[in-house]
Amino acid sequence: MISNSSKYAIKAVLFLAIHSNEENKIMVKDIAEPINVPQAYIAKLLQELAKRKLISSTRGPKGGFYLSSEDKERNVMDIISVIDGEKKINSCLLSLERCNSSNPCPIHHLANQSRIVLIENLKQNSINELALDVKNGKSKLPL
Amino acid sequence: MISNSSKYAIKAVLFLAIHSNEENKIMVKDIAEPINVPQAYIAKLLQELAKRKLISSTRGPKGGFYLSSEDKERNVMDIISVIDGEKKINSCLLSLERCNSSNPCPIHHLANQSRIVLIENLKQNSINELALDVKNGKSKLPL
DNA sequence: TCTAAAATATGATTTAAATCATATTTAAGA
DNA sequence: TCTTAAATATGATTTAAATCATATTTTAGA
Repeated sequence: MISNSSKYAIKAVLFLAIHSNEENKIMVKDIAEPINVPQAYIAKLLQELAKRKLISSTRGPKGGFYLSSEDKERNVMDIISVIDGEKKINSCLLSLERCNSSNPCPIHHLANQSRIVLIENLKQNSINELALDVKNGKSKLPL
Repeated sequence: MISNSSKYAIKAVLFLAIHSNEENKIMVKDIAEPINVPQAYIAKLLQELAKRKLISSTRGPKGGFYLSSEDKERNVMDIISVIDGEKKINSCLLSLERCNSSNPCPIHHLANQSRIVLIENLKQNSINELALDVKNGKSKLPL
C-alpha cells in the first residue's frame, strides 16, 4: 500500500522541514543517520524528490538539501504520489482492477471508507504544519 | 501493509466460502484460475491456511479444500494474521517502532484512526457473511 | 582559474517476496 | 492390496524492491 521508499522519503522531508531552510542546507550524510535510512538509498530518493520539485537543493560547497517556503506547503500525499504513483494507494485492498463502488468486491465496503479517510487526512496538513507539531511537542521525534 | 500473499489467501478463502462445503471439495487446480493466482503459489498458501486451521482439506481421490461451518465463522483479519503476522498491519505508517498514541510520530494522527477502523471492519464480518453478500448481489465477483 | 565539496546520473548488487518444481504421503475405489 | 488422485513438505528459481557504488557535473571560495 505504501512502499518503504515512500516512508523513507516522508521521513527525509519531515527532517528537512524541521531542520533546514534557505539559509541552512543539509547534506545527505547529515540526513541519513538521524532518520535511520542508509545514506546511498536516501540520496537517491532525495535526488528524485528534488527533480520532481518537492524539495530544493544546491550543488557544490555549502550546498545541500532544504525546503523552500513553497516546498513546505506540500503535503504527505504529494510525496507518496511522486515516489509510489497514485495507483498504488488508490487501489482496492485486494488489488482488483475492476473493483469500485458500483461493482464492489466482497470486502470493498470493509476497506474503502477507511482508505478514503486516510488519503484525505494525508492531504489535510502541510509539511510545515506537521513540522510545527513537532516543535510544539504535539508529536515526537526521532523518525 | 498487506502482502500479496494475504490478498491471494483472502481471495482463495472467499472462493471456497462461495463454492465449497463438506460435501463439495475443490482441488487446487480448480481454485487457481478463477481467482487469478498462479496455481503453485496458491497451493502453498492453501497448505499454510489448512495447517493453521483456517480452512479444511482432505487428501487423495475426491479430496480437496473446503470450508467447514466453523471455518466460515472466521474473518478476514484472521487470514491476514496467519499469513502476514499481526505486526505488519498494526505497525505505524512510517514503520516506527516507538510510535504510539502517547509518543506519536509526526503523521500518527493522520493515519492511526483510519487503520484502527480498517482493522475493526476486517474483523466485523464473518467469511460466511461476506459470501452471502455475493450470493445476494450486494458484492460482486470475479476475484 | 583551480580545487574541493557538494548534488546528480547511472548502473550494479543484494535481499526478500513471489513464483515454480517435485518427491512424499494419504485416501478412495477397483 | 494396487493404482491413482489428491494434498503436503521441501526447496529452488525468479523478480521487484531495496541497497550500494561511482563517475560526472556544478558551485563556492582561494
